[in-house]
Amino acid sequence: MPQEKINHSNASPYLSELTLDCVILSFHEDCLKVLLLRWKGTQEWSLPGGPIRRNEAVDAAANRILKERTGLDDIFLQQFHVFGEVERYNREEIKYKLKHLIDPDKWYERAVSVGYYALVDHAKAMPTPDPFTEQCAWWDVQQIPALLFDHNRIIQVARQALRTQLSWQPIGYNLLPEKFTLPELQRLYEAILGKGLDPRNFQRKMLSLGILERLAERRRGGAFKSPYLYRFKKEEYELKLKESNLFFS
Amino acid sequence: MPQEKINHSNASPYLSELTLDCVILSFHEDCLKVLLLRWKGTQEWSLPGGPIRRNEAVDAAANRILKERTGLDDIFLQQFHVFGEVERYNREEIKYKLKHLIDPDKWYERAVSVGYYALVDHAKAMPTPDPFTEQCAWWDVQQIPALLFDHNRIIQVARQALRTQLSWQPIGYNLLPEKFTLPELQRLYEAILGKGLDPRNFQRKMLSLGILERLAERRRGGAFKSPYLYRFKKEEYELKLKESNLFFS
DNA sequence: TACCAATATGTTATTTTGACATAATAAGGG
DNA sequence: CCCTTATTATGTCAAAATAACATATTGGTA
Repeated sequence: MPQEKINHSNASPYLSELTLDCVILSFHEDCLKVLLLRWKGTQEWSLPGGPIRRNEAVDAAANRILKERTGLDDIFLQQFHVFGEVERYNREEIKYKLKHLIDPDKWYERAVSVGYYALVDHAKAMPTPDPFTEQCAWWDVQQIPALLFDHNRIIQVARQALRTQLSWQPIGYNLLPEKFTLPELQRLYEAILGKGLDPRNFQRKMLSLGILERLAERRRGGAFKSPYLYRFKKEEYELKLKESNLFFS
Repeated sequence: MPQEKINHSNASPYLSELTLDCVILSFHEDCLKVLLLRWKGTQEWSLPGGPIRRNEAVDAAANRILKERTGLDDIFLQQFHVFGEVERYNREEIKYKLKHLIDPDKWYERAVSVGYYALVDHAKAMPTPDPFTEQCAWWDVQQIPALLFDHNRIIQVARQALRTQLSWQPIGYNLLPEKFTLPELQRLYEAILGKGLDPRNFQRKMLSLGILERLAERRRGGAFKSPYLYRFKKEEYELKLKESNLFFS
């Protein structure tokens, strides 16, 4: 979007009625983080997202935005909800807050948004602002400020969807570095679920999934007893993602 | 849509880039049925669906379509996927098949579709065609013909989503009449899952959910041993729908 | 070398699951 | 009226999964 102001007229190469928002999550210092953007000349933050090109699949647009904001490709990205209310947020308030950036005549008349969440490796992501923002940063999900649009709600729904997914699919492949320890994995699960887990039961359950491989290596350098490193067995992991629904024999 | 031909120009009171499709399911004679429409003057069938009004929430549009096609209100309706590919189907083939009904200049340039599935009581639904179709009928999901657009695929995705949901949420409230027998419920589950279940284990599991109430009444009239009637306990059922995610203590 | 803080691990009682077979009964036909 | 028949209702047991629980180990640090 090279224009100076946002333009969603029908001549635009972007769809004018449909946008998407990405809840990009990572895990760092035992906390779940979400990537937010600060709009130019303001203290207002929002989720990454934006318009979809007319010749671009919606999933492809989500991947493009993820790539633009983090530099990452080929990441776990999951459609989780369509936000389709007519008045999703206070339009006047937004116009006021962003009046130096948007042309009211060309602002969305109404936009439906497809929500995606992505799970990325904190160390590999390179937060990068977009043309309308001047800062791109990780925020602890526990400490998110009031965001623009309906983005606080979108994050809430994403986190609930993630918790639900966690209960019947493995998670962690993209959120953790290639090699990680079981306590790290456990803290990730605890951060997502928002509650503590028993390390003995957690280990038993995770190992019984058959998707983890224990390496000979241990993590050194941290104080105290050095933990084993593990790695996901990619094939078995993918398989679990696909099966993952059997409740009745 | 009172026009003679479909018109999706921008002056239209409908969104031009976003539509929805409804996979409306019912259960009859031990089979899962899906509601399909036959287009005027053709033998071509498709899912119910259509455009969204500019001043209408997407969920509201889904409810409206459900109401228009079945007469039913206040039904379980679940967003399950956004179909956002650029070329979702062979546009030329569709234009050819429906040339007497659509104006090629005003046909969608590109439309993203939100998929919903609904579960309705077969006996209560009144299948009703829309302005472009002349027949609305239930089809056995096992015997669906080649449909217009990408609707065969949409049904496949809906059924998978339903199976997944079934594995962690109760289902049946809207699919069955108020009073039903356990074998009926079991056959519903079998139809959705596509496999047989053990009646003893099924009964144990369903009753342990605490959402069923056994009535004093039994079903009479069918030959052979008369089964007990059950009813869902609405409050507990709704509660289960909401909780329904705990895999880790 | 003693201490500390995090890691690794095992047992048991309880609950849930899956596999399996038989008795009861309402309708219909002779 | 009784017998047949198709369907429903139900119980047991072994195996697996779960939840609750405590202690020994060890790498680094002081």
